[in-house]
Amino acid sequence: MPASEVPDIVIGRLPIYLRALDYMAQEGREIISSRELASYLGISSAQIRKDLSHFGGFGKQGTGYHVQYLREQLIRILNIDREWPVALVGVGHLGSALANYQGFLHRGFRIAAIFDSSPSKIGTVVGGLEVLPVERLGETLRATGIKIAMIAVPASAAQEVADMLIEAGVRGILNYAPITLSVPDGVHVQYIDPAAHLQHMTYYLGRNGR
Amino acid sequence: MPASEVPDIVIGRLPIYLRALDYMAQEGREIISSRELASYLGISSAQIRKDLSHFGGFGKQGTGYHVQYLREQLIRILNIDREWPVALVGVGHLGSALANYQGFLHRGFRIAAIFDSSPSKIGTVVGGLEVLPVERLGETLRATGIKIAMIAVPASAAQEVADMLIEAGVRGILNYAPITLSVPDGVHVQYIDPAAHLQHMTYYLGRNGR
DNA sequence: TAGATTGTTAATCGATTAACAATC
DNA sequence: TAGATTGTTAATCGATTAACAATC
Repeated sequence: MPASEVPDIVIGRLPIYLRALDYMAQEGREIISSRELASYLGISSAQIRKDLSHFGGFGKQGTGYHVQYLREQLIRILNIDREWPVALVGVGHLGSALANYQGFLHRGFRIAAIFDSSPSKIGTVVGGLEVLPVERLGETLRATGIKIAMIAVPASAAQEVADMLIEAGVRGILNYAPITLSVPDGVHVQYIDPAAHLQHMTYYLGRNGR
Repeated sequence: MPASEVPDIVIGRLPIYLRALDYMAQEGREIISSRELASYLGISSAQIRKDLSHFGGFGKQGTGYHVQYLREQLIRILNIDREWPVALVGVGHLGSALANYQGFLHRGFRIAAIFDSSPSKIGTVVGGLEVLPVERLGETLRATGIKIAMIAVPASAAQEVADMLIEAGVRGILNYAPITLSVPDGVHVQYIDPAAHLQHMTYYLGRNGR
C-alpha cells in the first residue's frame, strides 16, 4: 500500500490539479508543462512534479504532460473513475442549493438520497428526489451502500446526524455545520465554513479594510 | 507590524479556535485549558499555545484560558470587532442560499448588496435585498465601501466578475466557482469547492468504499 | 503550599524548493 | 542534434511537538 505514505496535504492538492486540467482540456490544450500549470495555480512547478511523482511518472521530458492522460490518472488515483452516490441531510436553503447543484455530476458524485426531520419538508421533491424522514436514514443508506454524506443541518443537530450516518456505514462526511464533529477512526470529515474563510481574509484587510 | 510575520497557516486556524470558543461559551464554559480545546478540535495542545503566543499571553498558568476573554481577543485580532458589509454576485440556487444564510451575522459579516446579470432575477428581492444588475456593481461598491465579495456565478463568468470586483475596490474574495482566479497582489482569495473535498475523501475510501 | 497549566525554547519532523542528470 | 522539461535528490525552509521553567 504505497498510497498510505503519501502526505495528506498532497492528496488535498490533487483535486485542484484535476480541476485545472479540466479547465485546460476545455480550453483545447493537449499538452501542458508543470511550469505553466504552476503559473496558473500560483504555486511552484517543483511542487507539482514532486506531488505527481508520488504516484508515478506521468510526463515526458522535454515536453510536459498530456492533459487528458494526466486527467485520467488523477481520476483513477482519487477513485472517481466511478460515480459515488451521496446522501444529503438537511433541506434548508443550503441543502436545497446542494440538491440542485449540477457541478457534482461530472466530478464523480450524485446525490442519491435526501433526508430532513421537518414534516413540512418530508415528502416534497427537491432536486428530483423525494425528501425522506431521517428515521429512514439507516435503512436507506444500508440498502443503497452509500458511503458519503453531506450534512446541511443546524449546528445543534449536526453531531447527532453524524452519529446516525456513521452508524449507517458512512465513511466520509462533508460537514456544512459550523461545528467540529467527533468521529471514530476511519471516518473522514471535511469542513465547509465560509464565515471562517471570510475571517481569515479580514485578518489581512485590517480593521478598516485598508 | 508583528502581524505580517505570523504564518498564514496559523491565521487560518484562528477562526476555528474562535468557533470552538463560541461553542464552549454557549455550553456555559467559563474556563478552558489548551488540552481540552485541543482534544475537542483533534489537534495538539502545544499547537494551540504556540499559535496564540504569536499574539500574546492570553491564559493563566495553572488555570487555562478565560473563554470570553480569549474570544474577545481573537475577534479583535481577526478584525471582526466590527461588521463587514459583503457583496454577493450570482443569485442561483447557491447565491440564494447564501443570501438567506443567517450564520454570517454573528460572525462579523452582513450581505449588503446582491448582483446578477439575468433580467429574470434583477429587481427581485432575495434575503431582504433587491437584486441589482451587475452593471451597477462598480458604483454601488465604491459608494458603500464594500471590500469583501462572494462569487456564486458559473465558472465561465467568475474571472470576469472578479476583475470587476477588484476594479471596484474589493480586497477579499470568497470564490464558489470551481476555477482558480487570477488576481493582483494585495487581493485575497479563498476557495469553496465541495467537490474537491469529496474527491479528497474518496482517495481514502478506496475504489469500492472499502 | 501543592498542583496544574501556560508560554517558550529547543529538537524533531515534514514539506517545499533548488538544482541537475536523465531523456524525450 | 539542440532545446526543453521531467523526475529525483539533496538542501533549505518552516511547522509541529516535546519538554520544562515560570507562575498562577
